[in-house]
Amino acid sequence: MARPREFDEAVVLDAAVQCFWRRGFEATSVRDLIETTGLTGASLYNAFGDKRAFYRRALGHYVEESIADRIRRCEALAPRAAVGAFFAEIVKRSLNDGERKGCMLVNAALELAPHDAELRQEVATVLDQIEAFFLRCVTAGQADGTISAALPAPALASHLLGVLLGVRVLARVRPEPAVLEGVIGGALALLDAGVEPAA
Amino acid sequence: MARPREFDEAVVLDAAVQCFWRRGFEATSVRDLIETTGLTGASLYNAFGDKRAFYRRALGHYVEESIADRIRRCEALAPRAAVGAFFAEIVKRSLNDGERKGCMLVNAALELAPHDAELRQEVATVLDQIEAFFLRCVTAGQADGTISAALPAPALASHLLGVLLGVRVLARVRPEPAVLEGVIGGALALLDAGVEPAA
DNA sequence: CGCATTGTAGAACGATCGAGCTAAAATGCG
DNA sequence: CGCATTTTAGCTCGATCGTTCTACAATGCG
Repeated sequence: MARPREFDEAVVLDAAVQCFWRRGFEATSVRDLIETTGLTGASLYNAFGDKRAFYRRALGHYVEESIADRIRRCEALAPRAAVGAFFAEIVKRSLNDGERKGCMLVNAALELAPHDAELRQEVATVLDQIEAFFLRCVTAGQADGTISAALPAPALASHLLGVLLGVRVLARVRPEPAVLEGVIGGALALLDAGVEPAA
Repeated sequence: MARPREFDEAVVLDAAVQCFWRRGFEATSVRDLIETTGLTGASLYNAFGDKRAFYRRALGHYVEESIADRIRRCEALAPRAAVGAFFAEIVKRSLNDGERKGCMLVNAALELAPHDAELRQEVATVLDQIEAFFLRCVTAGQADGTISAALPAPALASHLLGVLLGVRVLARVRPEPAVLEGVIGGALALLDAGVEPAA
């Protein structure tokens, strides 16, 4: 019917994620986005709406590519191993994060979610999904005896979510292996309390 | 020797903290600061330097008034009670935080610390002080038997710091008592593991 | 008092912000 | 081919950004 687009939406979103991830929403200008994505202002506004809508698209793209994908990969493992692998990947990513970008979702949770009800709902939904992943792991692990049942599964899942967020913050200020592993080690010790006392 | 100031520096810093705390650095304009503090642009720049320097002064003021003061108050208690009181106060503050301002230090850690080496150093120093407070509590508690010695004191202290940061993030998105207490409950269970088995 | 010094007042600066406009280019359909 | 529709290109807009300037007010010291 009309002129076709000259850009690949996924590529453009990847570039937008890099911008917003690195500098956040406020500190990223539309001109930054134009330069990094390669498309013009008119194309950007025509295809994605305004800056905020573009950010939401980029955040959704990040969540799907980074977080949801990680959950999918870890969910293939045994319950206790899934949690361990999840956090191991977080530590590895954080230590290799030379730009200290952290997690774009956590960044959004602090910069935008408090002032933007819609975005807060979207962030909360993703946090719910992460917590649900932890809950599935803990419940299954408690059932097969590989995870301690000293605490109720929902409390353990919330604790894991909290530790995850804490690590993501700490890594942007002090990305040192000892500290990050100390934080996570506590949570894992909680999962293993009373389990495998000599293994 | 010259004309005296018409403003109280502490009052002005309180007002600046409110601005920067609520909206962050980038989203706060110098005009916002002028309106809220009541002083003119010339006075602001004359007394504090540029916007970034003003932010650093405000953050320092916040840390002293809010964080350092809390540590001082909790440090008067017995080790295990000090940790409990610290987190109880965090939960209470988070649940009463209708504006979802969170913790200004955590906000700074995510918005500015990654890109600003000086500020990152200042934030890291404060995080160190918080961790040191936890470490003093844990060490003393392990010595008098009120805190579990299942994990080394430094690891427990790091874990507590991580949980604190996680709670501060989570509270800005989902400030629900059950979630926050679930996160913290895990950490406290770790302190109590094996201690007071029937008390 | 009068001079030096500092603070206050408010307009003004250039730069940059997000967003919109106009006109040209590229397609499918008739 | 030519009409309808969409994308692209780049200029432009008014608003706002952080910062500075000039003029004036208030003090201590001589």
